[in-house]
Amino acid sequence: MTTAKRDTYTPETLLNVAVQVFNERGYDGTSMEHLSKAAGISKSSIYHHVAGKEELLRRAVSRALDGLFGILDEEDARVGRPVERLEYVVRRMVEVLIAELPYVTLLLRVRGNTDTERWALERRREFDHRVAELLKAAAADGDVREDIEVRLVTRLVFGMINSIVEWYRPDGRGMNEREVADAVAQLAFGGLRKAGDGRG
Amino acid sequence: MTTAKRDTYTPETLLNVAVQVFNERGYDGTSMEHLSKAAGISKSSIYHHVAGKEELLRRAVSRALDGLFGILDEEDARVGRPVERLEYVVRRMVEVLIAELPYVTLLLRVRGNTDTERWALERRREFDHRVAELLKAAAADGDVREDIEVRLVTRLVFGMINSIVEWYRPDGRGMNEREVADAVAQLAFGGLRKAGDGRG
DNA sequence: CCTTGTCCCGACCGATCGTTCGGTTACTCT
DNA sequence: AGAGTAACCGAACGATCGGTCGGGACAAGG
Repeated sequence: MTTAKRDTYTPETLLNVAVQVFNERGYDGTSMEHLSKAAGISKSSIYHHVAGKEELLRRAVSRALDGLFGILDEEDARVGRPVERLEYVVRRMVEVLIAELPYVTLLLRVRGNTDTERWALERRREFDHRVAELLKAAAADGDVREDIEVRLVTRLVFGMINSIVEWYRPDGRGMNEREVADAVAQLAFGGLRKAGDGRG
Repeated sequence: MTTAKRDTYTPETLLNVAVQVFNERGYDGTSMEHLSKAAGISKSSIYHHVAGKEELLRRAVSRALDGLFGILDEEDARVGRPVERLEYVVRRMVEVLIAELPYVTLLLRVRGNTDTERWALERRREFDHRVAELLKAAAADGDVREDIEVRLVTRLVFGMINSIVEWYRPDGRGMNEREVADAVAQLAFGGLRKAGDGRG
């Protein structure tokens, strides 16, 4: 049977190790030698599981993008007043970002040197655009302040959310996903709302 | 005379080119060959002006750090109510970040693979800490909301400011430094202030 | 037992890495 | 004109890069 498996590496478990090293040293700064040391197997053995270095990157950013785009398919992100859909998306972005922290971290650091990286950047722009449209709709309803450009506000809020990957560490006694999401929503919408009570 | 100069490269003009390439390809993703092509001189000629690749990085992040720490020495950042000093620092951070855009961009992307990078990370943490203390003092005065942890708010606001390097481009008909600084201050403090009018 | 296929390894590939070196050009100063 | 030197170059260095190759260890199925 092919279903019986040993405790050896699979493409997925290997990916976990690779993504961690990528985030520590940067993708370009990580050699296959680094990966083999971290995984505890020889360099050539890695190629038994994956096609190469770039495939590991592609698998990682795909996972991050799937998580983010999945938010837009959820019901609360599709129906209701734009401003409420927007707040839901913001909160879910924080949750997904934390749930898939190493993968999203890697996605947000991609530069565009290879085809895989350029594809990842394009999909990121697409996601940003979808959220920006939501904000624009909320502005058209008069539910968010309009004295700052929609484009600019989107970028700043995205910057706030995405910065989470730079400091959040899931070490036992830390904030959970919900608490961070609440804080982000309160800070963002407390400043965003035209006349609000500071509560989401 | 040594003051008479030709139109050849100096360590500074070479730095301009190098920082631009570093930001496009990433520091690790940039080879000396890339730099020589971008600068229009041979690879070996670069070593006539600078000691090596890492010195270019050190010069770049030093310039960024000097700009940021310089803010804390300005009078408006040293005297007055903490909340007002904080807002001044936030505005000036945006201005410095834009004025020294490529250098700060590079600083914010440093990973920690070399001694120079680790030194840069340490100085960044020091700067963040200084600003966090300012926020803490403003919170002690009751001038900013206290329902969110000071540490968390600091990180989120830093994330918002630092994200500017990811999208701001000084192409002619864009926003100027002041406009961006206003927007950031309004968005941040509109959410930060306990009972404000949304105006800095 | 022997085959089959998974998993892994050391050795090695050509290419590229950051850096060094000896030497040439071209400008400045006397 | 001649000396001095800043700026530059091609060629090459050892090291490391991502990736390949042939084969060995080991478990499962016959």
